[in-house]
Amino acid sequence: MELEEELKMSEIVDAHHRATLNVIFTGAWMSERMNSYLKPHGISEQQFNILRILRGQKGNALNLQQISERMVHKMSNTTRLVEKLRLKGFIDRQVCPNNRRKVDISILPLGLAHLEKVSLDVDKANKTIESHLTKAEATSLALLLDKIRG
Amino acid sequence: MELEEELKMSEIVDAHHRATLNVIFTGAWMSERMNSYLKPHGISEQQFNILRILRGQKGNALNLQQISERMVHKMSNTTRLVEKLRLKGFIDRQVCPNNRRKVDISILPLGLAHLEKVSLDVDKANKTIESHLTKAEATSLALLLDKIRG
DNA sequence: AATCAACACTTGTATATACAATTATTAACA
DNA sequence: TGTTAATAATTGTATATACAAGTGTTGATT
Repeated sequence: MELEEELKMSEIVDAHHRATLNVIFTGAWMSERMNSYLKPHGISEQQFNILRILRGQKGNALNLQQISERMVHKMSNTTRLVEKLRLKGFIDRQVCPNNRRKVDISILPLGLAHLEKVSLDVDKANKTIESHLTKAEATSLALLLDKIRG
Repeated sequence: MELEEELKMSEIVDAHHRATLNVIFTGAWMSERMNSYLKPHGISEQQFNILRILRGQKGNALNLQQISERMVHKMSNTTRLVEKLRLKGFIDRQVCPNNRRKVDISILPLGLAHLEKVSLDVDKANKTIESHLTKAEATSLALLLDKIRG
């Protein structure tokens, strides 16, 4: 649906301004969808994100700073998000022996299993959304988004 | 910058998945930029959004529900956001005399003046960002985003 | 007219982000 | 070696979203 219609906008805006608003709006729209699919599984989008980041390390640990760098919201509080995942038994948290300022985080089998279960639903949801774009369009969209960030 | 590089991603994802992640990431990136430009002016992105929505009504009032419908986050708490704007003297809040369940909100001269002052900075920021895309690219991006929402 | 449902908004709670201040540990170096 | 600076994480506070429950008002039905 057109952005103007969706937000009942009355003011006319130029192409660049429209793109900016649309990026913000569609990002939030997508994020809300993602969260709604994750909610029944008891984790938030950012917690899911952390689990995915850790899985990508194939068993190796990452410290909090390295996790933060890989997240959508760099300023979010990784300490507290990680603590929630730890309480659920999804990750392990060990003070780094070489440098006791650092904390090594790694995903546990329970976390991997949960991630796999959740991913099934998320993938299903993504497929529905993405059926609106051809592969070429998806590629083109990603390119334009990379470009807008400079 | 490429998304993979920006998030230090190691896993390879398909074009559709990449587009989805990129929409969420770039939306958050843009939103954070917007907020950083607004912060010195003492308002948040969503408060700014409400002021713009009200200005678009050219003097007419909107009730809370109508404002909510026009916002990026429909489930956000418009009552509390509006109250903050009222405390700053930017908007007027009147219980609707025809239907006392409704509350009419309209922008005050102080709000209009503030919006104008803030807009100068926001526009400047937008111009910098948007200089990365041609007008045709911006149009194409907005179209793809409309399409992804179905 | 009295009752009940729908409506519009408000309030409470959990979660999350942004940012600043603080703590603990390590590195630098005079 | 002792002091200071830098680093990594934690904690505190303000703000915002999501969602559910609650309040007051109006409309509908009998």
